[in-house]
Amino acid sequence: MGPGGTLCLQGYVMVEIKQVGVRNNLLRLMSGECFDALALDLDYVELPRGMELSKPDEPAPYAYFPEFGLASIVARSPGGQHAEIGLFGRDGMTPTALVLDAERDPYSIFMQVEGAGYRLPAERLRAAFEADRSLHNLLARYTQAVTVQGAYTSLSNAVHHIDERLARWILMCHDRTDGDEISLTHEFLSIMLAVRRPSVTTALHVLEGRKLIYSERGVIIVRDRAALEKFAEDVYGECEKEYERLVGPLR
Amino acid sequence: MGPGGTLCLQGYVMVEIKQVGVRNNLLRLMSGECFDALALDLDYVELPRGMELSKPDEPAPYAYFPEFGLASIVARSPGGQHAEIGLFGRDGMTPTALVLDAERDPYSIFMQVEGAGYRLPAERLRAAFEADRSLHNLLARYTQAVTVQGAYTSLSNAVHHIDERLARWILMCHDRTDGDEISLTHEFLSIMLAVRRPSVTTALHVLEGRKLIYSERGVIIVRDRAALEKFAEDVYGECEKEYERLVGPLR
DNA sequence: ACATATCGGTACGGTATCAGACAAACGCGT
DNA sequence: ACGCGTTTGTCTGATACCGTACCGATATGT
Repeated sequence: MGPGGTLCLQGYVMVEIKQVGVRNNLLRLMSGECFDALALDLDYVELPRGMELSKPDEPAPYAYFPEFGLASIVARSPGGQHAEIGLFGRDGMTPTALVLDAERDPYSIFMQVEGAGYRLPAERLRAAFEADRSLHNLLARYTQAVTVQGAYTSLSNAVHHIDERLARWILMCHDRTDGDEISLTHEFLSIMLAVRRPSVTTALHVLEGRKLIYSERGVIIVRDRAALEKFAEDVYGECEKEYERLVGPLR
Repeated sequence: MGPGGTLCLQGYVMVEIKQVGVRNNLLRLMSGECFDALALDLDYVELPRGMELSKPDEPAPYAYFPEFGLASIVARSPGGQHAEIGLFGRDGMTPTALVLDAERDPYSIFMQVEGAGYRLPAERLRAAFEADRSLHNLLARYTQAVTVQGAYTSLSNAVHHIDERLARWILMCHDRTDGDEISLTHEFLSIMLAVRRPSVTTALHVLEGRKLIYSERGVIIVRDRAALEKFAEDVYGECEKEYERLVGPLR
């Protein structure tokens, strides 16, 4: 029997967790010894839509490493305005504030597409990377990747049109999920992009008219990924390159 | 003679650098031993307007800790669009990529308001924080502060009007400089805010009409800081709070 | 003082997006 | 099959901002 911790699903089943069977990039990329040490405290948990992985200005009790599903990082203004500044799934983890010795951050981080993943007590993770520089460096490089994602979101919010931003967003989701279907309402998308809901509807029509996607009630289906990338030329790609340089293959 | 390194100005004058005489927040906040060790390699250099402290996708040879002046962090899209994602002066340093084990980042970081500051070889800084966790943690918390600044810039770009964003930007400059005057052309501001140059002109007129600032050729003068903060209510303040929590007093 | 470059103010038409309302379509439970 | 809540499509008018152009005002150098 190789090394590995236990997996507790709904408190009943207990099986070994093997690093090779894991989908989360960060868990896969850490050293075997490091993984084995963490695995003792890793729990596999469901991550239903809307679940808050981290609340604004509160220290997160757990760190999460999604295996499936998508989480959004959203900033809010005092007056209640909000915008998504980042997005992650099995490519990432939360909270990066932990990595930066910040305890907490002002964002709301919640599941946007339901999934599941590994969780462990935040203090446990901190102890692990304080004892292992290579783990800390891996998480730090991921933190840089998220920061760069936020920077390009910022640029995009400032200068690009809604349909391009929507295309970028669909591509980012597609990178982090398995099939070509993404289940989301226009309402939800409008919050992510910080635009009106009807603006999402018309932007989706543009993409659909160009045969880049299919759009159905509650679902967006990627139809022609290459063409979608072409459409989003100026708005998609930079931070993905940066992720691949810093962490590893994204898809 | 107390501890401290040497200061080389234009290669002629050599004097001791004392931590208590330093303005840069990060240099002041690190431990005395840590400062003394770094001081051996710190050079005081002029930072003229336009000087690039870090070029996109190139490892920066030096780390800079400004004492005076302001630097901008700007992201560019492949098509040449650009937007400022952050701003620092004596409150910060560059490059934060170093702190995150990333070697380089995709931003252009350059002086916007001329000044001066301390510089030391990037590798020297890396060695220092690898040997001293408290230094690493300080720089990491600053990195978090910069990231949060970028996040709120992103939110702001998405949802706020130009005059509010301009007010925010003036406040951020004011926080980081000494008097009430900020020397900048409309052209330059338009690049920072990612808007047309005439939009800056009219936005300045709005702020001037409300008696929040004076605007003259090449200069903006803060006239009523409190009222300016009031005007920028929803757009200014969050990331400043975060900086003060993570690092220390900003002004 | 004059030429020259830079900077700032203004104007015009065009358009992306907003705010709000309403109606059609869909899907689920009974 | 029916009813109802959710989701999506569409409309109308308003507006913030854009692209571009042009001209006046201010600095700079000789």
